[in-house]
Amino acid sequence: MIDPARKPTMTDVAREAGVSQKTVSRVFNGEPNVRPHIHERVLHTAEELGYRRNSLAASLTSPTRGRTIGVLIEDLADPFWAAMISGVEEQTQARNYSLLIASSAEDPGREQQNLDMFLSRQVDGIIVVPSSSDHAYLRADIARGTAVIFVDRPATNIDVDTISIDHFAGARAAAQHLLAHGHTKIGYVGHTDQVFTGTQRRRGFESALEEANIRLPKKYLVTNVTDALSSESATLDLLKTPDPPTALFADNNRAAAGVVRALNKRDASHIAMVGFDDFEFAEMLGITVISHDGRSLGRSAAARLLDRLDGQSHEIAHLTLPTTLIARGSGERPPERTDGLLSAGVADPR
Amino acid sequence: MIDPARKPTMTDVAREAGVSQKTVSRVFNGEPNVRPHIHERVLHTAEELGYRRNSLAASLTSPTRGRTIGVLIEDLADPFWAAMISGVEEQTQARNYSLLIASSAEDPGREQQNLDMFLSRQVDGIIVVPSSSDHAYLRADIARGTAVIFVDRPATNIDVDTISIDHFAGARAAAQHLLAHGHTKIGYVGHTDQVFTGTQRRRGFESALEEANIRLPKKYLVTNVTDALSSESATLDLLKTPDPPTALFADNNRAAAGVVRALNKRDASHIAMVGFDDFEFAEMLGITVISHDGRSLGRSAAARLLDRLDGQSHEIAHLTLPTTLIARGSGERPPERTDGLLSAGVADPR
DNA sequence: TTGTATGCGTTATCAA
DNA sequence: TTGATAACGCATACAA
Repeated sequence: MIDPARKPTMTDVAREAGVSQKTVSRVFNGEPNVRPHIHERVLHTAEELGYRRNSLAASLTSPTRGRTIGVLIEDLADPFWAAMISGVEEQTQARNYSLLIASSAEDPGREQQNLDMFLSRQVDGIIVVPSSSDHAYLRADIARGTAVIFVDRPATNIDVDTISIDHFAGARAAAQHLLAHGHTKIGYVGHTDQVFTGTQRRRGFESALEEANIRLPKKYLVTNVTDALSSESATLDLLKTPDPPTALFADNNRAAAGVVRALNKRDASHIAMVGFDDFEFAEMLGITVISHDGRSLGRSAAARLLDRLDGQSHEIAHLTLPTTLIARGSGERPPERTDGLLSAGVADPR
Repeated sequence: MIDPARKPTMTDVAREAGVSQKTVSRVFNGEPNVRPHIHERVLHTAEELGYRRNSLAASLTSPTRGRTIGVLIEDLADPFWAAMISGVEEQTQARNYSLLIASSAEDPGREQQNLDMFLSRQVDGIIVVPSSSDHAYLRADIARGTAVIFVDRPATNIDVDTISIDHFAGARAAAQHLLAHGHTKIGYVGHTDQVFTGTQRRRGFESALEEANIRLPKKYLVTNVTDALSSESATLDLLKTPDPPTALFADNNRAAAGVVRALNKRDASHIAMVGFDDFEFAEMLGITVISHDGRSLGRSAAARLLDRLDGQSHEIAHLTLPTTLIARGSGERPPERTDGLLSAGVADPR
């Protein structure tokens, strides 16, 4: 009899079934050369004993990979990253990989710590949304076969696959959309320059304006917005100034939420706006947005990583996913003259 | 010289450093009895070789646990579950556990398949939002020390820890709130009865009405709503009937989104509503909701699980987390007479 | 303070 | 078709 608190092993099953341990191994690996009645007997005693294969021990013997992917993002609660993980999982589940996840909270220390953890757990590949600024410590691991793909931000000091949505083109499209609707006074509410994606978006925005030969007053560029609250107050401040913009571009969804609230509070629904990032209620609120799909980002990242693990690719790739502008009304309002002849406070009744 | 594509092992480090493998092991485990200069030499050559500890191999030698928790939910992209995972991760990261995640897509087959995967990877504990209806297959593993906690729905055929928000009390509070504001004709829009949480919520709702001696016409109970779209059309249908409700309770956030859209379309903003589940724009839209925090649910679930693993608890517990009603306007509108003397279509101007 | 021998649960090799 | 034996990378027990 076996200790009931101990997990049964192949050896236990072998003993009970009266075969060698290797035969049990063959059965559980679907290897040939086991006679049907032995095969069945093994499965039966395994079932009886409540045997489970220890895949950690299995992956210790080298050629078999552990089939595990590690995913590191900044914030698991963020719906966009949650969607990305969901896309990753769709792929890994389909291709029989397990998923290890961790969050960095944008702390470089925690980032490295978690990646170290992944590596010590022998992951086959890593998907990372980086926050640190030096990834040289991954070089040796990559050389030894660990696949790595960076999402949304470039890697520094190493040359690896990268995938990102097209922040530049998306923001550019937003600005062009507002320009096409006659706006020339367009305010920008968003990220600080510290954030890579924020910079990309701001540059895209600016490139469209430059192309149209429009130079904006400095005050139209509000770039220290970190949450909906600061966005709201910054927007309110901007609207109070003498020559306010007739349109606003919010470079992320927290900023957009603040802008929408500010416009609401001031009954300033004549002011056009476009947001970056779609969100659940944007449709109902009639907010025009630059939409991009976290799920397909995750799907693509995982697909690329797993293809590399399958040896299907060897060159480094830098992939970009397109964005879509979804017009819902808020971005299509024409500029209203603000020269004082018209009452500036009149809200669009619908 | 070592094969550059092979991961260096403790033995490699030992050879290079001119010590025994055991000494290297001591260094990496912080064990005493290593002379400082040896300690340093080992660390140095390890660094030089790019050595990483293989924690899978380490956890093979029994007494040390693998320090891994598996989390299975239905949909990783759902913001509520994402928040829960985030709460779990907060705990596991703090207590030095890794996180394996998978989704079941509410498919019982995938549920068991993923839990089997967790167990074969020797997880110490499992947090599961179940969708299947028989969990007897976990019994042996629980008996052998794997900790398990079920979230939001009870386990069947096994006796394990359970944690859930108080669906019954939350829905009851919503109904009581509407009753307190004078409503007697309250419609219910939500889940099918197949879903445990849906049933709990409906019962809570009904208990409040029964207590107030109110019997609702059957048509007020709309329970086959699975997404925002079906909720919207069901709500529109309900409002078209001769004697429509003056208030609505949406038992989940997809249902709430549909209800809000329907009220918007019909300019029926005089109709009161309360939703279950808070969401990002509920505040801006002035929607009164029963709020509950996914993050703290995850935190509590993980804390309970890890405490059990630490041997701090042995009895089975069934925990319940409270909900909060957040009044934002939509739930505080008084009932409007619908006897035909007043124009039913008049919308509240604000 | 350090090292040797052995075992963890599995797979690989090679012989029977 | 089967089975003995030796790895895998590390930790435990015990000896030196």
